[in-house]
Amino acid sequence: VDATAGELVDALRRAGLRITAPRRAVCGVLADATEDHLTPKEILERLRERGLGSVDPSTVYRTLDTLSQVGLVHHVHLGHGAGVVHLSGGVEHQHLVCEVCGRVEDIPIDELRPMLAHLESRYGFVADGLHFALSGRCARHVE
Amino acid sequence: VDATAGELVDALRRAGLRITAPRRAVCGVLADATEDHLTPKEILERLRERGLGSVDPSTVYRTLDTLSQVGLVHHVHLGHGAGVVHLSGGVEHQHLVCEVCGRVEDIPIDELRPMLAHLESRYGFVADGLHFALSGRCARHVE
DNA sequence: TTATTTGCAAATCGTTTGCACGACT
DNA sequence: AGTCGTGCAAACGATTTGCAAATAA
Repeated sequence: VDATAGELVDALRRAGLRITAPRRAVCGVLADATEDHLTPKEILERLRERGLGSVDPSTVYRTLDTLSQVGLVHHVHLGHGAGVVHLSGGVEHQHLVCEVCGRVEDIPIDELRPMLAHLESRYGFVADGLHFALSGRCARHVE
Repeated sequence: VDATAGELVDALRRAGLRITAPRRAVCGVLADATEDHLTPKEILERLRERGLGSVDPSTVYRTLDTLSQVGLVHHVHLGHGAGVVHLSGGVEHQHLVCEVCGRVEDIPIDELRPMLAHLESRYGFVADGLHFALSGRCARHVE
């Protein structure tokens, strides 16, 4: 969540991967982002803003994929649209997405512990609380 | 969940909508399906099996949309692939989708009540427990 | 050098849309 | 008759892929 571009790049290097300009660039964008959920499209835009418009969308996807495999980012679906990516390392959290306004609220995974424990003991199901968001209506948009 | 095609068609009529061959056909497929989650593609296949191959995909999407607006079906996302539809009317349930084998387990929404209540009191967030599934690993696929 | 990455273009998948024709009511 | 629904074809957004050229190691 507060990793520097350098730390990300180092992690890639440690994983035996090659350090290329596009990878540096994507790491830079992720590290510098103030929000913690970015779509590939948003990443592309920021690359363009930085004069790195030559990086291809497919390269961004591939880079995010790589970062994900190395465990540096998580891939999350907040709703119907594009997936988003966020840096790992903070407290694991679940996402509450308001289906009306689209606002995303992060809640610490601990709040869901009891339910997760229940699902596990009752159904043997271990939820990956991160990958899909919970959809519903936020306080401002309950009917 | 055990509605007959006729009941579905009647509900459409009651809603002031027109009864057409494609609509009858889709209702028939939904009513006759043994499983309770169908993708539009699966519906199309079954239409074809019934000699109704002339029904266009877009018509199926539009019909499902209509059924959804009338409240006869629910639209659910079980994972990355196509959305699925299922007849409303049974006990509301949440879906647990195994990200390894894809198996879907339905659990009564009541099992989640405490958590839903918690989210509501704590965040004012009213989850729509139906629209997105919980992803994770089923008993057979916990690492 | 040589295996890994890239850019590009094209393909894919699921879904939506514009439009003129056809058919419920 | 008049509106609503349909088929068709094309557009769509997000993502993936094949491949030859470029490049980090």
